[in-house]
Amino acid sequence: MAIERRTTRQKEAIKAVLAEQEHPLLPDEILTLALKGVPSLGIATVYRTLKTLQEEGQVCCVEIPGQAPRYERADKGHHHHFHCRKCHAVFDLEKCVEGLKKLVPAGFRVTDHEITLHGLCKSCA
Amino acid sequence: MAIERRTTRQKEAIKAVLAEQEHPLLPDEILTLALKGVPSLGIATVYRTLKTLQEEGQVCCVEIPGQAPRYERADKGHHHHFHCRKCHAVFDLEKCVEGLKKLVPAGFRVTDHEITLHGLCKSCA
DNA sequence: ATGATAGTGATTACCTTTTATCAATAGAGC
DNA sequence: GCTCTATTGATAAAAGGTAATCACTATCAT
Repeated sequence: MAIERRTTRQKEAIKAVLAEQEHPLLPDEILTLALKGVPSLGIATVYRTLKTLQEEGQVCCVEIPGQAPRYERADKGHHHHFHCRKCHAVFDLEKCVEGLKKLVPAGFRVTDHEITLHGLCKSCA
Repeated sequence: MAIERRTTRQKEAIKAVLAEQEHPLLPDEILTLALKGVPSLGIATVYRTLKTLQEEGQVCCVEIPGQAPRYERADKGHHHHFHCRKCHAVFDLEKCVEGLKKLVPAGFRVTDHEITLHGLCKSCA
């Protein structure tokens, strides 16, 4: 049988952090923010919960080249990210671009893509 | 004074490998290929040489999200990459797309960008 | 309220990639 | 050929991120 899932303060706190943040977070950032709700929270629980939430489809992983994986809510729809070269914050972008599939040679099949813009964010520019 | 640079069989072999390959390579792949020219070559020398070549501007680093850094010649001009989800090979793409700078909110400055397409390559499709 | 057990937290272990170490090797000017 | 020393190669070990361990805690059906 499938394992029983319990509602815990830890998991709720982590979900709350991801719900209120509009940009992807590092596990360590999630820990810091969620500690305000659950002061005893440990990093192991953050990793475990992120894994569970990913399997449940509630959270997805955002990989910026050269950076550790970040996590964000899965209900935001297709979008890409901006990475600030100075403060290393990552922001969500609104739209996507056209014509990506035309870039590949014949015979290749594109299933998905990632676009990462780098530069200076509003605060750092 | 600047340190004296010597021409070594190792460095030449690594440069030759990068010269003849049309797609970015992992350090370990470079080692395997360069061993044909210099059988005594060690992985430490590959990392050292890649670092030197990067500083000299001859080689650049290609980062695919979730993958270890790959390296390719720096003289290929602006392009992006296709990553096969099955065999994990990485291919160079010819062109870029328009309208990327329009994706960011006002106040943000874009300096560069990366586009990675994922899917199945010609052999795996 | 109680008991079975899923979940937690501190820590250790792990894994992969990359760098440091250091004695030995081998370019390059004389 | 002979030095001088940049470079090498085998190895150890760091670094960074993530997972395993295990005794303890807390959830939830009864």
